[in-house]
Amino acid sequence: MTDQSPPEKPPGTLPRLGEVGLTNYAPYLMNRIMGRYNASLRDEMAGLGLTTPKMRALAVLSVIDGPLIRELAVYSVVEQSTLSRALDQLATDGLIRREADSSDSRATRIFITDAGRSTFDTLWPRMAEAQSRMFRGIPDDERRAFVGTLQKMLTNIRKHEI
Amino acid sequence: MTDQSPPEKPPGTLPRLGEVGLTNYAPYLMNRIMGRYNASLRDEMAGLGLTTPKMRALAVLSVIDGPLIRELAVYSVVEQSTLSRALDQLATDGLIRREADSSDSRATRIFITDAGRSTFDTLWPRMAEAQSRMFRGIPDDERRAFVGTLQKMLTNIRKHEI
DNA sequence: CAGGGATATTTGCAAATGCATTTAAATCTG
DNA sequence: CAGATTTAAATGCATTTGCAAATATCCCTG
Repeated sequence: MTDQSPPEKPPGTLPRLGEVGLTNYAPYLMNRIMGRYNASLRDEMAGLGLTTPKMRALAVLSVIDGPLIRELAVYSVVEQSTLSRALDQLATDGLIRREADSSDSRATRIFITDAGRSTFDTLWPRMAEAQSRMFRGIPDDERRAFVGTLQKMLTNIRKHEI
Repeated sequence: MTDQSPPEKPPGTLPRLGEVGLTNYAPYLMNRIMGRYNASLRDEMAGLGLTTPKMRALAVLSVIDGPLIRELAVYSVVEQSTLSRALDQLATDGLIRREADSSDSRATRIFITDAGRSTFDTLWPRMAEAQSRMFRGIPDDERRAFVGTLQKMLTNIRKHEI
């Protein structure tokens, strides 16, 4: 892939992907990087009996206590129906606990168990490693600016979300 | 989610995800943003008879001409077996063409057809829109710096890739 | 407060996915 | 150069996925 020229701007015309260049189109880069990140964790997860949805749910639950399932679905970026089944498995394995919401009997709140926390603690160092591999050679202030931009982007896409 | 303090650094201890905060952990933010981006394109893709793997393959093929299937798999971030089947469908629909490599008869090179290019051209404005939604309110120089960091990250993860 | 939406979650089902294997061809090695 | 090894792509198969529908409950409106 050889494309580093800045995007031209012929007024009124949308530049094509070929003109922008794959590697100047942010979503492409992000998908590619995240594909690699997710792949790099798959083996470790498999060893712990986790899939990506199960791992994501545990990760969120290690931070957010007792969310509703639909909230957990948004935070963990997993389809609700997929999450529902992932939670079945996590509950069977004793890593989470479903608890009926006190004020709304349709709703279920999810809590991570000690076993779940300890499973996630086993995985977390690999996740931290994977992150620092991604940022290898990138100075701290650049990394901070990058994360700051990501946070703005999350706010943008969140407009019609939680 | 309320966490904006910078990561502390107790020497020798890895801070937990709960301490870092979900929204300071870059891979989480990126997965969340890309989840939304991909979802935002799903309807448009469905209307064109495309799935994510098919769309990604077309996108890459609109830029890179005649890659091997395994190369296309890397560029489009799709499992080789998944891609193989996606290509079956794209070929059936006349959007791509398989062509035996001239010097290696195991290998197949993939070419986008005019119909494929025109299908992708229908989709591309939505992809561009989705991108600009992501970057709404983010100044140009910040966006450029962000993409620059992404490119460095891609180089990092690429070490053992194409 | 009855009836008609909304909302939370689960489930049926067809399609998509990914691992492992197969097939075929190229390359290496003694 | 024969046999073993690696590589490219396709395929068998069990699992996972996600859409749509079902179920259960809640909330709003007249």
